[in-house]
Amino acid sequence: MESRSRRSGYIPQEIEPKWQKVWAERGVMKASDSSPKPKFYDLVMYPYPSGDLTVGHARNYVMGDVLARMKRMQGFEVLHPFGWDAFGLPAENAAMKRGNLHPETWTLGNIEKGKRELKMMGILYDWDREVTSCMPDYYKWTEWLFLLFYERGLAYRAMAPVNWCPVDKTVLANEQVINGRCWRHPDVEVEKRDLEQWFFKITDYADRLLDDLALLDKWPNKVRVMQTNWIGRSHGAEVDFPVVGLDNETVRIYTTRPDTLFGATFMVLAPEHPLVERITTDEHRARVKEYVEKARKASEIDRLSTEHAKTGVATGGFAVNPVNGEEVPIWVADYVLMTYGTGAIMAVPAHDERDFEFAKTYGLAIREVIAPPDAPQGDLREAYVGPGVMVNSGQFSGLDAATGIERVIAWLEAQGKGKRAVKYRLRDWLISRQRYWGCPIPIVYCPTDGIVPVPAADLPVLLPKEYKALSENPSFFETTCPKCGQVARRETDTMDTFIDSSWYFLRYASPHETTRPFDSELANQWMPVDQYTGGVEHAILHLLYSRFFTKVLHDAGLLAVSEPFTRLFNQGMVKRFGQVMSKSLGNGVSPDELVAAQGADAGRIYEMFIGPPEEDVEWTDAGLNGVSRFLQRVWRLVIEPSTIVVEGSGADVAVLRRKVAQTTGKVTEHFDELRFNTAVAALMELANTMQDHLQRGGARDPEWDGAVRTLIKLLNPLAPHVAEEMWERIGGRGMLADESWPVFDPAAAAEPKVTLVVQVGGKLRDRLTVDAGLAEAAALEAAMRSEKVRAALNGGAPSKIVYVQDRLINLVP
RNA sequence: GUCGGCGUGGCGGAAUGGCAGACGCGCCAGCCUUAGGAGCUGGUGCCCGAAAGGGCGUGGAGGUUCAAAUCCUCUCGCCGACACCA
Repeated sequence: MESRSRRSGYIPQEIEPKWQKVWAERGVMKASDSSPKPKFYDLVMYPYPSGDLTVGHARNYVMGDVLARMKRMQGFEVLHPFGWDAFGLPAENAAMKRGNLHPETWTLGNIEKGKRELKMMGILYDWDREVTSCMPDYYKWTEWLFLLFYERGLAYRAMAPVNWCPVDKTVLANEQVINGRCWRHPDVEVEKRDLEQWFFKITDYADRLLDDLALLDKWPNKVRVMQTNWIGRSHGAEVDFPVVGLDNETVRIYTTRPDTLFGATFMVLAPEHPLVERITTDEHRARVKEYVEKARKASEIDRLSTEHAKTGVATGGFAVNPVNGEEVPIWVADYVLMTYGTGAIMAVPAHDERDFEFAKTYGLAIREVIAPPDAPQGDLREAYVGPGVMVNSGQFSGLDAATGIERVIAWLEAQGKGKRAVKYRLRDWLISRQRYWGCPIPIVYCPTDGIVPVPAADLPVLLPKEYKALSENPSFFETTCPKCGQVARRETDTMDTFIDSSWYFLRYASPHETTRPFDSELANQWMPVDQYTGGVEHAILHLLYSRFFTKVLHDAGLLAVSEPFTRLFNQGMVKRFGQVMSKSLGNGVSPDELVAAQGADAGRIYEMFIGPPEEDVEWTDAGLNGVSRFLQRVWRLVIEPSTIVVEGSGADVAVLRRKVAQTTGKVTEHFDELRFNTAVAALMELANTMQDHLQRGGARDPEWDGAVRTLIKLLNPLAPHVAEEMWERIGGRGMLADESWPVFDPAAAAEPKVTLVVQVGGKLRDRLTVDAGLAEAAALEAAMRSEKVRAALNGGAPSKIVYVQDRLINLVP
């Protein structure tokens, strides 16, 4: 990055602060709640205020700003708000590193810094609507929403295995466990403990979250696939296997392949399965106990190791296969998870890879019950999981496996031995965090009344000013029961910060509302978000949770929409020297550096031109110089046309007029499709044409001024400071931001002459300049006049002619 | 392992069935300049050729089509997500 004097009069450092001040004073991006215009809600994911804003992070904010500025000029009432995901761990880390620094001080300081940097990039927001999730006027309503979920039966308390640091004697959030070790004690392994935790019942919404993905046709397919996989709905059956020797005791399993029931040669229980103890026989008890204890203690380190060989142990117990009465041994193995399905499986080694591996390891029976279409049965070298015909399956033998699934389920249901079942990979959302810097959970534990929600009128439960674990702060947790007035204890866990971010986009509709989280009427007016821009790292968590919240609020009658984000876009990251730009890595370019060197406008255009918006891109100073040159050139064209040498004559106003119209169409379309890189390219082409026009002596053409005005307007969303300045200098009235966006005129853009490509047998042989809209017969005649074409045809006549008007004619010999 | 995505000049990339390489960077030549990391003009996919011209060309191999970077099949390479979910 360097700074140097310019020959032209374009000095961004002088004009940029000037216009930023004007926009702020005139409230250019203020959204009106009572506008007759159509609305456009343009949202970028609100960031964590890390104090590390680089021009890399600014890229998606520039995208949002470009769209907001164009939509505004197009006559939309644009809502373009900003806020801060201000609760969270890094604030506590920073506070801890810096001794006496309070997380709030650090957070609010970073917010001020970030705001200044966004403003100096020329990015406009309606700052009157700013939300900050760590402020009581915001988190009061996060607490309120918790109570709403609680009332609706969607918040519950349950035992859950959590991460426990034996040195700190505290629970750790998943994010605080690094490679199975405590983040503060890299030599201490985290233990598993069962503790009471709060959950949100997102699984109640699994079907709707999955099915409604089909409505999100303007979301990247990738994100929809990821959410589909995350929810992981599967269809199958639960089947009861009576335990031999234990009256009325059955092991219930879940399977997606009821058609392979006859191939079940053993069963496997998860180590945590409640029946393990009763099923285990005395002679196996010691070994089972040892295995179960080892499995339960298995640290994250072991869990993370991929491809570890399957282990397990026999219980000595047997169960009866309900379809054929066969007795099969029951094993315990940690490859079966207590948290999915019923925590128990029937093992069909012939047709399941995991069961196959286990059977091979322990020498268990393998029986084929699905015959592959064109392959012989016999010694299986691996599990066969493909389609086929049922064999060795009693009355079901001969059925196609797909049909068999349905028939077996019907039979099980008729016999009362099983039933159809749907399972999900999605688990309920554990929202308790043992952290100070988060939103308090508004619950009181009373010795008499048990779990008592804090009455809405008593909200917010304020986070104490003193930075100290809530569970060690009696002035916080000592309270009285809202019901009976007895001494009681407050919940000392705080909420996962993903809850804060699951509804912030609704708060923007009525950020100063004091009686409820948001004004439903205003929320309904602005929602859904028309364009949501943010990183793909939130493809699952934030976006799934926000969809969940929206559906709950819809069901509660507070919100008309049931999906929050109409169109989603995931921008790529900006790298420098091969790594993602960041202050801590030392490869970041700060907005201050950028503005001092080439100006915010050059930086903005560069970030849009650097590559496709969804791709990761590499920042280079040379590339930045290129767009800086482009702006210098535009400046000279508009402000100092006399500095451009006139070398000739023959400027064609028709060419200029068409180019202006074509560029208007391209830029508008590309902005709408967020294809900023090609929009910039189109503007560069227009500038090139205009420069050519000047050099041919066209400066006094009546078309020239119109071309200049259109160029400035089309450039405005990308480089608003220089655009405003040029607009003012050419005598434009008022602010450019208040001007209307140029309208595409297809007739004006139409070329009267086109290049017709002539192919012979699909190979390019000549190019002809012809009138647009030429009929096939005339085109053929013109093509046949070409010597090159005649030579390629070898004097013969074409046997077939393919004519695409205004594009090509293909003569097939 | 499963699922998804991507492979185009020296580089970033354009073109989504119809002129491959728009636009920019870099590079080469020239002009201008006291000077150039400024500006302007022209050139710049590869190969053969002095040129005219010709041939080849979108990771590789096949296929569909009058026509393929684009659609299909296989394959190689890179990247991402989930990773024992029965």
